[in-house]
Amino acid sequence: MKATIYDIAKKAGVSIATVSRALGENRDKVKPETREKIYNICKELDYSPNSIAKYLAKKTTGSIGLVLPEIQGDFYTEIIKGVDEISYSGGYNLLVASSHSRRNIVESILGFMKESMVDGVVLMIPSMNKQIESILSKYQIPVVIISDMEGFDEYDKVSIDNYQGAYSITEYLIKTLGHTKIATICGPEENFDAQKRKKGYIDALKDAGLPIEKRWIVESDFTIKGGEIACSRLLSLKEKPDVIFAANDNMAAGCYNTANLLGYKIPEDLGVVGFDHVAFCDFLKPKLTTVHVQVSEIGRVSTNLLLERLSNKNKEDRPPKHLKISTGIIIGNSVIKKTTN
Amino acid sequence: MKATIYDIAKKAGVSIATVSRALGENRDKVKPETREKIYNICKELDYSPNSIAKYLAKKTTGSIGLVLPEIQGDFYTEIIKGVDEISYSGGYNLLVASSHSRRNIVESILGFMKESMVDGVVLMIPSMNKQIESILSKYQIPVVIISDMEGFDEYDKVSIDNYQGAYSITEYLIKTLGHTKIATICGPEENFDAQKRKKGYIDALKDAGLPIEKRWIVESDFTIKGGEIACSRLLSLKEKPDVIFAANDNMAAGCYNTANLLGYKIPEDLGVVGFDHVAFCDFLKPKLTTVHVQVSEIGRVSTNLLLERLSNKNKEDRPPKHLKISTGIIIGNSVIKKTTN
DNA sequence: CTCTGAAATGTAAGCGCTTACATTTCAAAT
DNA sequence: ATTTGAAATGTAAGCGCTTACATTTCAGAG
Repeated sequence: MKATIYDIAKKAGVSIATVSRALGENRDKVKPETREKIYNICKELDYSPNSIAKYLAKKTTGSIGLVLPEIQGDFYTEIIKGVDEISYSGGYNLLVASSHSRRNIVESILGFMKESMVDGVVLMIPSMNKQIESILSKYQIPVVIISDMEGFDEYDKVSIDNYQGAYSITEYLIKTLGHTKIATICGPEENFDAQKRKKGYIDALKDAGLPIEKRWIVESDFTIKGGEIACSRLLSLKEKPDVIFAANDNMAAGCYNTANLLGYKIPEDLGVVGFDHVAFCDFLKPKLTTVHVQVSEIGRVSTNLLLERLSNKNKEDRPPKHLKISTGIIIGNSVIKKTTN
Repeated sequence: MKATIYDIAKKAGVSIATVSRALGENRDKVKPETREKIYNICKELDYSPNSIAKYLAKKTTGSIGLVLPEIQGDFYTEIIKGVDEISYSGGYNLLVASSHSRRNIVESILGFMKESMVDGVVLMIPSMNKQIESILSKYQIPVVIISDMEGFDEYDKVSIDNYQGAYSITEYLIKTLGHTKIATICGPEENFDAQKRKKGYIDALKDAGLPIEKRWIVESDFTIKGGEIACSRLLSLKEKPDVIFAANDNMAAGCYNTANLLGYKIPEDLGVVGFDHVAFCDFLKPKLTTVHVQVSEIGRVSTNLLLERLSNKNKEDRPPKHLKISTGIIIGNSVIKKTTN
C-alpha cells in the first residue's frame, strides 16, 4: 500500500498538518529539524503526495491542457514540444488532447474543462467554430488561443505571422527574382492561416502593381494530394504561371509530384515555393524555397502567456496579449530568376 | 461557480447519494422517474461530475498513461494515435509523457506512478534501463511494455517483429535479387530493436551460406546524419558492398545523401533498403524499398492488452501475453537485381 | 388490515490532502 | 520569575464524490 501523509506523520510523531506544511509552500513555517526529519522519513517510505487529493483540497491541478485539431505531422509535434518544454520547466504537467475520427475538437476541450482536469488550456483553433466561443465563456479557466483569426480579442492569442510570411516570399519572387506570373494554391477557405497567407500573396502582388489573376488562385486542402490536383489544374491553364506559391509545404510537395508526372522540370519549367519549412523539405529535390516558421516557438510563447496568467491567479488581470511569431525565408533551388523569353 | 452534486440534489429534492447513483454505474437502483428528473436538472445546470473527486472516492482515475522515449517523428505519433484510439473507445483518457532534454524516461514514469494519476500505463522501453524494473515492481499498477527485449516476462509485452522483418528483407535481397555483398548499418548497440534487426540480418546471411563480413556491419544511431557517416564509411572500404540494409529509414535517407554527394547512383551503383516505412519515404527518389511496420497497430494492440487487464481488476489475472506485430516488405526502386559483372 | 421483503432513498464516513484557526512552545524582554 | 508575542505545531473542517449500511416506502401476500 502506498504511504499517505498519515503514515509519515505517525512515524515522525507530528500531525499531518506539519507534514503537509513541511512538504508544501510553507516549508519555512516548520522548524528546520522537524522538516529534516520529515524529509528523511518520506524518503525512507518512498512517499510522495497524492496529487489528486491535493487538487481536491487546493482546487488547482498543476496540469495544463493542450488541445490540437490533430496530432500527426511535424507541425503538431513541434507545437507539443514547445508547450511541453515550458510547462515542464514551470512545474506543470501537460495533457494533450486532439480531435480524431471519433472525437471532435469541441469534445476535446469539453473533456478538459468540464472535468476540471486542468488549470488552464492552450487551444489551437485552425478554423471557425461557433460552439467554441460559448464553451470558453462558460468555463472560466485561463485560455490561450493559437490562431490567426479575428475576434476572441479578450483572450491571449498567438500565431505565426502568416500574412507577413506570405507577403515576404511573394515579394521575394517579384523583386528579387523578377517574376510576374505567380500563382498560388491556397488552403481551405475557412482556415485562418490559409486566409492570411492568401491575403499576403494578394497584397504583395497589388503593391508591386501586378494584376490579381483569379484563375491563378486555386483553393486546396493543405494535403499532398490536394497539391497535386491543384497543380495540374494550374498547368492546364492556357496562360500558365511561372511560379506557384503553395500555401504549405505539403501542397508544394504535391506540385513536385505533378510536375514530375507531367514532365515539367523544377525550377527550369516551373518554380515552386512553400510555407512552413517542415522536416521533409530536406528530402525534396531540388530543395524547396519556403517560408520558415519556428513552430515550437509558437508552443513556447503561448505556454508562457498561460503560465503568466496562472501565476497571476488572484491579482489583477493584465490585458490580453496578441502575438505574432515572425517568419523567415529559406532559399532553396526550387525557383530561379525569371529568364526573359 | 460550477454546479456540484449538492446543487443537483437540492434542486431535485433528493439526497446526493441518489444523484450519484442515478449518474453512476447503479442507475438501475434509482426509480426511473427520479432518474429522469435528475438528468434534466443536470442538463439544465450543465453539471458534470468532477472526475478528480470521483477518483479520490473510487481510487480509479479513468486515465491511462503512455510513456515514450520521445515524441517527435512519425513513429511516435503513430503509436500515440493507436493508443489514443483504443483508450478513447474504452472510455479512458490518455496522458502522454515523453522524455526530453530535461526529463528522462524514468522521471516520466515516476510522475505517473507516484502521483497515482493513471490506472495503468503503456510503456515503451527502447533500451536497457536498470531503474525501470525496480520502479515497476514497486508500484503495482498494470503495465504493458512496448519493447523487443528479453526479460520483463511477467508483463504483457508488444513489439514489432524486428527479427522477422530484417530477416525477410535480407532474404529478399539474396534470394529474389541475387545479392551477396550486403552490408548493414545497424542502430545503437543498446537498442533492442537494433539488436533484433541485426540478428535477423546475420541469420539470413548465414542461412543462405554467405559469410558474415565484420567490416560490412557498422553501427550508427538511427539518425540521418548517422546514416550519412556510416554510408561514407562503407563506401570507402576497399571491398565495397553492393547493397546497404539500413536498420531504419532515417539512416537509409542518410545513405541517399552520401551516395548523392559521392557520385554513386541509387540503385545502379548502390542499393539501399530501410526499415519502418515512415511517411517521408514517399519523398525519396528513387522510392525506398523498406520493411513496413504497422506502427499504430502496436499502440492499438498494447492498449487493448492494458484495458483487458484493467477490466479484470479484481478477477484472477491471466498470464502475461507477449505479442509481435508482423511486418511486410514495401518494394521500391532503391535496389535492383544483381547484375553479373 | 397487517405483515414482509424488495425497491428506493437517505445518512454519514471516508478517500488524502490543505489551511484557517486554536493551542502550545520558547526565546527574549521586563 | 514573569510576561509577551512570534514561531511551531495541532485540530478539525472541508474539497466533491462513492458506497456500506440504515431507514423508509410500498406492492403484494396473508
